[in-house]
Amino acid sequence: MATRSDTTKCKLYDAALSLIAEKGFTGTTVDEIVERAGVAKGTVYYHFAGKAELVEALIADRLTPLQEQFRATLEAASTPSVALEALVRAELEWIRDNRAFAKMLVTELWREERVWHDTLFALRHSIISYFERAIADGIAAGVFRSDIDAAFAASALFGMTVTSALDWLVFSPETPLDTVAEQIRRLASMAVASGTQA
Amino acid sequence: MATRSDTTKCKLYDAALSLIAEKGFTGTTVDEIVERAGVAKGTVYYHFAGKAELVEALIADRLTPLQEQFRATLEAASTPSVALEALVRAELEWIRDNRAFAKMLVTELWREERVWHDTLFALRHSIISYFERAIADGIAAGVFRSDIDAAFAASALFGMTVTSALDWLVFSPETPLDTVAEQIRRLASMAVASGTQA
Amino acid sequence: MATRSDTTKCKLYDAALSLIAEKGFTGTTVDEIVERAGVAKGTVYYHFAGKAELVEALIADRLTPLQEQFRATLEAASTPSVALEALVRAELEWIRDNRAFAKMLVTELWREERVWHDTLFALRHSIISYFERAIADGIAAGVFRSDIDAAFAASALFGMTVTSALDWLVFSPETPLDTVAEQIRRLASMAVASGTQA
Amino acid sequence: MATRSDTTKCKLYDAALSLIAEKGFTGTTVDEIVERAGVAKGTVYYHFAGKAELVEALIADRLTPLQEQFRATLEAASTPSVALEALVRAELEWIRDNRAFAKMLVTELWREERVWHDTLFALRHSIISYFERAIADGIAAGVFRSDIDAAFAASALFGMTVTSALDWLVFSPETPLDTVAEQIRRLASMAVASGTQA
DNA sequence: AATGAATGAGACTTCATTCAT
DNA sequence: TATGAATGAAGTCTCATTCAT
Repeated sequence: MATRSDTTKCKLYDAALSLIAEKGFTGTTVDEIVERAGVAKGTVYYHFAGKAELVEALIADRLTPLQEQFRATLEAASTPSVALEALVRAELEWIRDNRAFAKMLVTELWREERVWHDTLFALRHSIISYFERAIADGIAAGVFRSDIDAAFAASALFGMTVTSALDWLVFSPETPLDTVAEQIRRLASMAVASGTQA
Repeated sequence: MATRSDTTKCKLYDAALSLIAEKGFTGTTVDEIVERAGVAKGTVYYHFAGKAELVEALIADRLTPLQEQFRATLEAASTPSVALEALVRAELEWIRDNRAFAKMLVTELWREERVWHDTLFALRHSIISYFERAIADGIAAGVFRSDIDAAFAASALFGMTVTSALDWLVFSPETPLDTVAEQIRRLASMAVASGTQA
Repeated sequence: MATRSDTTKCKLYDAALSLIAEKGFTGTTVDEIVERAGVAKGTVYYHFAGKAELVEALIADRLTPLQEQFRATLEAASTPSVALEALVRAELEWIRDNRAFAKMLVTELWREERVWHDTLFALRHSIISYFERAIADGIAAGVFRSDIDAAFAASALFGMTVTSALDWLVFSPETPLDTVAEQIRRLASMAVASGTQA
Repeated sequence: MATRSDTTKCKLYDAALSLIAEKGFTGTTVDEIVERAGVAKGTVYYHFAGKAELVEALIADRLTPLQEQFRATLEAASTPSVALEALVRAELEWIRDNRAFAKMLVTELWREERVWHDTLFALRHSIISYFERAIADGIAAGVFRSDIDAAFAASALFGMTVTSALDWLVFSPETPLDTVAEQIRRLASMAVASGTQA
């Protein structure tokens, strides 16, 4: 019985993801993908309509566990502050463990002509909405300042975390995750905390 | 004095930049560039080693005014808080006016095989260092909290501003720059402000 | 068993060889080769790394029968004198039947940047070594003069035969091979014959 | 006053010759020639109709001293045997001192499509005719065997000497010219000597 | 379910030549 | 006499996709 990671599709996903992280979508050829996956070229076109659709499916495939991780994180949190901190931490951990995916997210997100552009944006929106919920909750509870827009702040915090995480992984991967998380926590939690004035 | 060579190069820079803004680097062909520039195809290869080197030169060419803008912004600011706010605003304005460039910065920054990778990284580092200086000044002056790392915070704020700016331009370009700047200012200035505790 | 791949390669070899015979390597385009072979352009690049590698493979492909011809010629000869004469004749026949190849051998042999340079040199060395063996045998048997260097003489005789053969084919192709062979035989066999003094 | 070697044409000749010897006619670009010559690209087209005509003129320029050398060699020789030996030696010396030219002679001689093909062939014929004269003289004098064709033998000896010389310069340049000349002399003089039978 | 040879549109690049200065 | 920017035809090569097996 074939385990999930042995299936042809999954081998193609892994190969495509690691290659696209290294060289980008356009920079990665179908030849390279099938070679790394250890299958023949036609196999891609047997399973998918094309290269772009393979990536689209790959994104969808990796999306569910990510969503679940964020959902669970948000549910487990007792307060908006704790939630925000936990979400940042969850994002950092996810980026650390799915660096290839994260890199792809950042570098391919703004390529509007891509077939899977919508899928990628939906993923991003989904993640941001968890941040937004925590921030909105905090504002409603009076612990976060009310003069910020929850959606804007969520997007900003998400972007800050992603870029910081990539910097971290590229320039100082030896720094423990805790240190990075703490730095972001200080910046982020203060940014939204109420009872202060700019 | 503008030589004929300089004129031609500039026409190629303008054509390439506007096209790359529309379609990305890989999506733009040399044929399109020379057609828009009104020169022959061989002209690109007379002046540059190839398409990538044209873009590299383009980046270098447009880099100086950008650096100057940030330098002047930092110098004109009376206090670290004002400086930080002005830098954010300068970054937003630059992204608005050089959207093609900004998009390229984000999408090509992590593509290590590109010939202009180093140039792009130097540009990014240069911009971030202005943020870092303002933050370090603020920490030294006691107006910014001392438990954050200036370099880390600079990179985080830069990333936050870039992603917010791209979101803005893509999803709600009708929002005035002032509104965006104000939102980021609130988040950013509070994040680093001293006299508060997370 | 001829696979589809082998068939295609052979069509490309035939097309390339006949064209290069007419117009030389640089003068022959990939477009012409694929047109004559009746395949699509991409097929060349599916089977070979490039135009030069196609020719390299072509050389290697046609090399074995040539080597075999020389080997058999040498083995069939009863004495060193007969062997030398037979080798000259074999070389002439081969040049007559593979004029394209022979021309390429002479014109591309000293072009060190070509990818097939090594293959071509190996071919030349292989042919010359047959001459060398016959001459060395003759010297050992006392029928060839002992004051000549077998390797040097082999290379000289080979060169003499090639240049004579090309002259023949270009300037007086109507001359029968026998006449040419007899002229060279007279020059060559006397040159190495013992019992005389310069 | 400009010496002969300082003239623009001569600088172009030297540059072109050394480059063509390295990389062949087609492999050498006009850009490379003018760079090595230290002049601008347009200069070539000011002095010559094109790249091929530059080479044609270069051949003609180097032809006269070569012809003179052979003429003097032949005139100075007292007997046909001495003449033949001296001609071989003259050819070796010339190849040693004009290696680039010699290489070009061998590699470009059979490219029939070249504009200067005729010029090159005339040069070759001119050299061979000196050999032919010496051999014909020897046959008439009864010192060379009468069953060989003087023209054929001349061409064969010339080819043998050229290929031996290139082998020598490429594979064992440390061998003194005298040793090479002596080996060829033994082969050549015996080949044509009368009073022997194949 | 999978293969891999074949395709061909379209990309990048080369380079001999022209010409205004 | 000399320059060098500009040209564009023609070349080599890439690669997503197709399809007979």
